[in-house]
Amino acid sequence: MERRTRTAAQDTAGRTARRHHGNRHGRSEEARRAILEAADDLLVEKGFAGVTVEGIAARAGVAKQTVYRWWPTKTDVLLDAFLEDMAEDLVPPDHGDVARDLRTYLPWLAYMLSSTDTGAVFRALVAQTHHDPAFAAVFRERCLDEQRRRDRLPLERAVRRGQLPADLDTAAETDLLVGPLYYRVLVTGEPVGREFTDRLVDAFLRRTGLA
Amino acid sequence: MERRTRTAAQDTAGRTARRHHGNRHGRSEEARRAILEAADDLLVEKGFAGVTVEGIAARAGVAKQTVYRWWPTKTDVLLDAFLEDMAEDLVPPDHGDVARDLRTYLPWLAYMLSSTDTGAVFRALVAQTHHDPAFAAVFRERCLDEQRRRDRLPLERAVRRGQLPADLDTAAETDLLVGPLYYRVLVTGEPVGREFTDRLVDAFLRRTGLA
Amino acid sequence: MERRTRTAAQDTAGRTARRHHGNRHGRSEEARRAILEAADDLLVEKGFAGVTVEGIAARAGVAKQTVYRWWPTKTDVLLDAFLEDMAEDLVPPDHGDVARDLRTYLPWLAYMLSSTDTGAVFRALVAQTHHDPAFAAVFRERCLDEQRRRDRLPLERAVRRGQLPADLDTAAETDLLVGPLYYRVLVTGEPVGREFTDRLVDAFLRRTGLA
Amino acid sequence: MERRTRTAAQDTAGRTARRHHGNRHGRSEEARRAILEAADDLLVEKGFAGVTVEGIAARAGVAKQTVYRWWPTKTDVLLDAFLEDMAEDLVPPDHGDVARDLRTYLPWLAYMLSSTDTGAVFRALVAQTHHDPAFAAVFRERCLDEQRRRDRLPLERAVRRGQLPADLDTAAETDLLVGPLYYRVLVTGEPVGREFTDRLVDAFLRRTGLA
DNA sequence: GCGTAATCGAGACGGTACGTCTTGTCTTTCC
DNA sequence: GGAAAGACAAGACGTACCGTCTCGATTACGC
Repeated sequence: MERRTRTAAQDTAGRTARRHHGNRHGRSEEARRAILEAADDLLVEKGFAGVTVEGIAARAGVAKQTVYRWWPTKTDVLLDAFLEDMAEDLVPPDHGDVARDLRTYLPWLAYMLSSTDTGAVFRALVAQTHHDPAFAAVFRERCLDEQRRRDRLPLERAVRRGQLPADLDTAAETDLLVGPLYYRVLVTGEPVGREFTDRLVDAFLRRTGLA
Repeated sequence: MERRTRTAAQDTAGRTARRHHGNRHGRSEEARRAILEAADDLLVEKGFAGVTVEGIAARAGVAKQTVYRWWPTKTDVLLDAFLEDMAEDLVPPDHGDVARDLRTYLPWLAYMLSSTDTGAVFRALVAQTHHDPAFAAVFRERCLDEQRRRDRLPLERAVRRGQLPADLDTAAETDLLVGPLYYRVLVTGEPVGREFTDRLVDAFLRRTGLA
Repeated sequence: MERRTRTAAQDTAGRTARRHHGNRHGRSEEARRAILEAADDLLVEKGFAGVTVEGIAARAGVAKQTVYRWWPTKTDVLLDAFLEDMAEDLVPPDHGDVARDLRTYLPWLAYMLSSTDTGAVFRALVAQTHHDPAFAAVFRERCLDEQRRRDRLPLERAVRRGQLPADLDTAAETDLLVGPLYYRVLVTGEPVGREFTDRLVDAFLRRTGLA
Repeated sequence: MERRTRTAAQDTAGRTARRHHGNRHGRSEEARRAILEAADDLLVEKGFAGVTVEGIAARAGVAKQTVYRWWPTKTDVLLDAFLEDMAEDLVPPDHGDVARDLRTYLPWLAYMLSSTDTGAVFRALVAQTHHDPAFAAVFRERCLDEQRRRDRLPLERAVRRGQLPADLDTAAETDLLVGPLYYRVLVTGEPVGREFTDRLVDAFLRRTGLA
């Protein structure tokens, strides 16, 4: 979880490493970070069921009330924890060629989703959307829509470049490209190898006349 | 939940409506059915979080221990409830033509998964696999594998018929066909309309040379 | 049970009748009293078997956990409930004459033990010592020893007054005096009348040369 | 528990060591003995709370129903178990002299009640009378009255012999003699030594003019 | 010697209470 | 006014026994 300690508030002079016990000028950044780290540490260690507000507070060395003050549920904590990592980690590359972009990005996406801590949090959050419709809306707005926008980038850039026809339904085509990948990762649990992502890309290239 | 009351023990003469209290040679079918019905009634009414063993037992008019005697967790109850409905409901048709089969089955599958009580239970179970690895294995073995086998049927029958090449990787091709559909239903929550399933079928037919 | 409501926190100004929901520095006096009252109300109404932690909590309008937080078992609740009443109720009188003290105290003791709510709790607790050795130790230390000390008071005061020889084994003699009384109340259940307590006192006076 | 195996039905010929499975006319002596033994074995091993009908049946290798068929509660099982031992074990001796009888019997009674398995069962049963008034009546009728009758024997025999006045209230005097002993064993738990029983006897002899 | 009737084992059943756990709220005290 | 501490009401968890019941096997007696 060091990825977040990098962004820790260096406190304008390093002097404030000492314990914070509340003040009248805003919330404790220290507490915020500790909570987010505790949350996904717990997720990785003990699974979703092992994440409890009680446990997060205990591990973060924080009062339960401090968690409840800023997040309505443990799932929202996990969402915040995830959002800090996602944006930087799941960006498709831009080589100026849609085929190359896809052949690079799809395996990377599969790896991220299935084999990293970030992916574990993502899978847990997607799962939670099925158990809690209210969270589903929040999750889609704050996380999933952005991810889908990123997933569409290779195609949209290719359209702008003229590599693909201007009237291509990039949203639908993207779903055809990444859908089977998400399906394997999130539903069947089957491993997604190079040959599978290549098959996805090949099918796409063939039906758009690029191969 | 009437779909199960249909299969209620007809009692060889109607005389055996009398209460069963357990005996040496097997469990109470009455209790079993009441529990399964109570479980998915609760799921539909109050969502996954609203399903509790306590609630199931209370609604089924059954002792908690009777639930625990036969199912380790509430999720396993839901799985059994689901399995009773799934097999009969999610069978692809066989018109002797792969294109027609797919154009019939895919919209039906999308409808079942997204808009029926059976689908609600399925989505909850898939979600639960991400929160409980032990259940994931059970779910895949007892439910998902069978569903995937059914999903592959149209393609496999076409291969047998000679409509498709014998060396077609039906498993992978099926994932390309149904993956985007499951993705929309289970991840993005976006509606799956006719135009989307048609796009899936068209892409498949074109890449296999059938159109 | 009003004997305890009398001692209710007078709230330094009457303003604190408002509901207490716990805080950092100490437990809820309101909850404590409600639990003790509920416990011996239940004992009197339904007998020892009818006293359950569940029932105590329900009647006291308190969460089960609040009972378990402060008392390990229901028996310890009853013990605390009893201790609040015992001290004031079971004190032998001091008329400056051992004969008169005993003729007053023994019937009173017999009445208290056999015919009052306080006595019912006492009998239940003594009984419980035989079913639970750990409780037996606690009971003796926190309750019985004190009671025996009180029972010895008339004799000890007489010794101090010079009415009885200084080398009298007051502990053993007290057991001879009250033992038959407790025996009838706690073992045989036979009523203890005036003629029986008088016989006890007469026997004592004769063997100590006071009559 | 061998004391009971001695009285085991010798099977009219020794041939019936084979398993009994019930018959029309009468119960299984084998089951009856196994249940009684299991009950007081459990009491001695795990205390009263550790005695459950379930546990008795399991240890006796018997169906729960077989216990319930013949005894309404576990306490009644223990009572029966106790009655088989009591009569023979707690009989006061008859030396033709009340002083000698008492000096022999009282220490023996104290020992039996406080230090043997039989005594443990007795104490548990007395305790149970305070938790269950219905059982109290049964216990008094079937056990306690008989024990008190035995306790009175030395005095009654002395009256018959002319050693004690004919108008002596043997019942009350017996309570004065044994009451303190039961009190120590059943209430205070204090050990009852020779000096204490001697004090009891001395007091009795003095007040009846025998010493 | 055959049916009948009571007993036996086994164990599932509807329940109650257990003691533990987590949730989300509230209160107090310190900074 | 934020934070730590932690008591509180609520209620589900999974377990242990309760006492009832049904079942099929076993066995002694009486026709």
